[in-house]
Amino acid sequence: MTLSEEDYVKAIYHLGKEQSAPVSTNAIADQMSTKPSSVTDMMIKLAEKGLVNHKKYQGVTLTDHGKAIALSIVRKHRLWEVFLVDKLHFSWDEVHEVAEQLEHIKSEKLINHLDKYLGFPEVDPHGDPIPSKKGEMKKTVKKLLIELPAKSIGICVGVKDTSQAFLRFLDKNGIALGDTISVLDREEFDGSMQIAINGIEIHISQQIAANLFLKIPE
Amino acid sequence: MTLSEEDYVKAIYHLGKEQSAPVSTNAIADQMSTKPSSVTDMMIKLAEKGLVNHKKYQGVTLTDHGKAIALSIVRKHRLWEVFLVDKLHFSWDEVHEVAEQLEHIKSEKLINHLDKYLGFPEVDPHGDPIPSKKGEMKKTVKKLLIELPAKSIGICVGVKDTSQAFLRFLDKNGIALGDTISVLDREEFDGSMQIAINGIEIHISQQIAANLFLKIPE
DNA sequence: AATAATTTTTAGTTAAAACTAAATATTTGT
DNA sequence: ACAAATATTTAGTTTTAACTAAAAATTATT
Ligand SMILES: [Mn+2]
Ligand SMILES: [Mn+2]
Ligand SMILES: [Mn+2]
Ligand SMILES: [Mn+2]
Repeated sequence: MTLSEEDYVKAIYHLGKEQSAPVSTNAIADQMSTKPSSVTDMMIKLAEKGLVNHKKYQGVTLTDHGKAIALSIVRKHRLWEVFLVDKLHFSWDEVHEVAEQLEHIKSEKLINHLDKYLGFPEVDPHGDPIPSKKGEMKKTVKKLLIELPAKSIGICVGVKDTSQAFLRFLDKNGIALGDTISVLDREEFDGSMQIAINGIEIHISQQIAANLFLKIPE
Repeated sequence: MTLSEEDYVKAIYHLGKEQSAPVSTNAIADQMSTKPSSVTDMMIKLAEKGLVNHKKYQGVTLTDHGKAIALSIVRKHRLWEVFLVDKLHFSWDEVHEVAEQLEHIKSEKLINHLDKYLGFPEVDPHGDPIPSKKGEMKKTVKKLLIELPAKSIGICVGVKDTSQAFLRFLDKNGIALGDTISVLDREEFDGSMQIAINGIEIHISQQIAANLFLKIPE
């Protein structure tokens, strides 16, 4: 597997897990910041290698083999993110670019020792679950803050948008994973909300509420 | 800088530090397991980039810029080796292949945080000095065991051969960096020696003695 | 000094991964 | 249902980093 092939397989995995439909050529091109014609070339190659199912003009889906590879890359990406934050004291908005490189290092032993060294973490710094050696992953039952009615309460467990801009906004406003958030009031007109976070009241826009995942207690 | 360019620059650095003469095309091809014609192509490219001085048929030397890049790669390689041994409990004969990949990760912040996290080590697991951020490196005054006369004493500080075979031999015979070695007797006929290592007497062949570096106390 | 051996470079190919422009298929709107 | 818009593929080109085979330069040997 080349670095480029790995990035394509990972992109298809991330795009595909949202819907059940096949992933379109243009969607992949967007995600990878490349041209659709380059994507078609790569899809033909990945199909020949048995990593994707490709029907002309119908998009692609990952084969079981392709999905296993995608999960192993996601595993490596997220474990390295934990390393960068927990051990090297990077902030959560700085880790993505470096993990994007580290995820391609080839060594079974390295990644399994790293996993142990980090204490077998279950989620990365953005609250995303880390696949096991065998590709199993805990499905977290989480909801976007914007979907919650007034008076509800939850624990912040992840972010949808992982851009530096958003993560820094959260840091600035004292919102971190693990914090308890309660919805005090919803403004249906613009989707904004009044919330309490660790006891402090703040007002947040729809944009923010649409990108914060909460775990809701039973 | 591409991964391939970095590996070439590093190879030229390692080949060049032994002698004062320029490094030959064939020597580079050997080191890189590639063909001389491929080396010539790359040397022309590196010369255009200002990393090497290249006179046709006369070999190459690194420019100051090229040397600085080589040292930064060596720094990364050796720091990652320390990480693998100290933190992930790899043995010193397993780290090279993985460090060969990790040395190409691009992030100033990553390598400087790693340096701090490891406690600013001065040598790697094979006793080789780690260049500073600015490319400065402690020159260790070390001698090969084979050069020492009978009755002399020294501390094992490095290995010349870093092959798995040799490193495992040392492990098996209880020879590690930091150990005190005294030469009890030399057999000039075959170059073998009787030595005491941490009090225990053993007999070693010329091959072994020619690949162990010792620091000699004043 | 001339020839032989070795080293290095040049010329021409190949494969991976990107691109542009053009052709073809699918989807959408009337 | 048909034309227009959009999505996808094909064809042909570029760049990087290899390769082989042949030519040229250097070094060694007689
Ligand atoms: Mn990547
Ligand atoms: Mn993440
Ligand atoms: Mn390398
Ligand atoms: Mn080393």
